[in-house]
Amino acid sequence: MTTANSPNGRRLTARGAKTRARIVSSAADLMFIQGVSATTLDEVLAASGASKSQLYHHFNGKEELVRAVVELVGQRVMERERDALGNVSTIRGLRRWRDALVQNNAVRHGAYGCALGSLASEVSDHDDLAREALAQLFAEWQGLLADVLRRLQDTGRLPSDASIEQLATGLMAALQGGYVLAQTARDVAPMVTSIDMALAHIESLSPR
Amino acid sequence: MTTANSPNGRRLTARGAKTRARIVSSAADLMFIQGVSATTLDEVLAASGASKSQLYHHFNGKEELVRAVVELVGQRVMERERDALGNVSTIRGLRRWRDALVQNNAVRHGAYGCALGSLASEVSDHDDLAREALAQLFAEWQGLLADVLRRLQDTGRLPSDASIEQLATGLMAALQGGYVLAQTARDVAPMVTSIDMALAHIESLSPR
DNA sequence: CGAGCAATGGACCGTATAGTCCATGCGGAT
DNA sequence: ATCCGCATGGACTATACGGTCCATTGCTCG
Repeated sequence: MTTANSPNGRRLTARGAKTRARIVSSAADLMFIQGVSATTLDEVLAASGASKSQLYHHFNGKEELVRAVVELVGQRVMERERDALGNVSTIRGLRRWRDALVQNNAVRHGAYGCALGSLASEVSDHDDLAREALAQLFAEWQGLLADVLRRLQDTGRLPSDASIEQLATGLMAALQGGYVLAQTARDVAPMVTSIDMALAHIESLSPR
Repeated sequence: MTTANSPNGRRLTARGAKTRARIVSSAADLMFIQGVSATTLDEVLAASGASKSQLYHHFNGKEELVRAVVELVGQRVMERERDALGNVSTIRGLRRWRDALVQNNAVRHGAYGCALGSLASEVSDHDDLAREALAQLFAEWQGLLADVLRRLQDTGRLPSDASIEQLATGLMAALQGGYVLAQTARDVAPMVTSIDMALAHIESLSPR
């Protein structure tokens, strides 16, 4: 599973790799703000300072570019979340994690939603490969949450018979649902409420 | 707040109203399946058997058509939800409501997501009017849930100090998040889990 | 029953956009 | 040093798509 997959098994020089990365990064930024279908290849080229032949040298077309964007955004989000969740082992830690996400989203009043979630709902019904990659990313993200919950369990803050995977799914859904409602209302309040409810539920399972 | 708003205050005959309705209904169906931006006006015309001049006779352009679609889908969803939730006053009733939504979504393996939620994430960042209409619809839907919770409260199945509005927000978010995860995984299981968790939380608040 | 406006058909247009092509530059391996 | 293939510039193309226009039909109201 190499990071950079050119259309065919062509070699890739350092220069080419840089250009490719610039294109994908610009595309990711534009697509986050404008949406995938509203972002044109010409805009991507203008933003990245690349030429058409450069784009088509590295990608077969827009669909493949979108897949590269999914991969990049996935890396970005997962890195952020690994940092944010890697050492969390308390409910309070989860609340701080939530605060960071909310604050991040508050600066744009909820607009654009979750970087992964928005991509997912725009792309899932059109491109099965991209959909599968996004499902995999959600699973990994949810895995990080499950790890946190398992740590809670290990320190006796969650009963040993609690279904970690289900709780992680519920927490992930609360997060994604919170993003959708915040995006529509242009107000992060529902996002806070929704994650809070999931965390309160997890907390309520605590023995004693 | 009349149902049919032509571009200007023009008169509208029964024949015209029917054509308009046919166009909006076809557009709603196509946009649910293909997404808003992937649906072309020509497709809408072909599906509804209308001509271009008919479309532009009733709408100023695609944006206004999309707004009419939001309105129609909103009516459809709200009617369905009023029927489904209007008489519910138990947790078991909420579970049946959840089952109906899940079953409905299971026949397409989660594809297309929530009729309102998908519209919301595709349109919210592009069209402020449509976004506001969708926010209003979510609020109404959430209001129906709040009504159910209030009935639970009235029959002593929820403590009187429970925050009905927050619980309704959390339930709504769990539903929307469940739709997103189900759409991405092409599997309704996360939707079941997520709503279940919200309902379990509400149930756990029950006195005794 | 006639005037006038809604309704319709459908050709037509401008442009935005994905995608193609070919000539040229550059860099690393031998 | 040289050669091959990656890398690049950018003009060019085809077409899909939103939107315009005008002639014609037919309904409704006075």
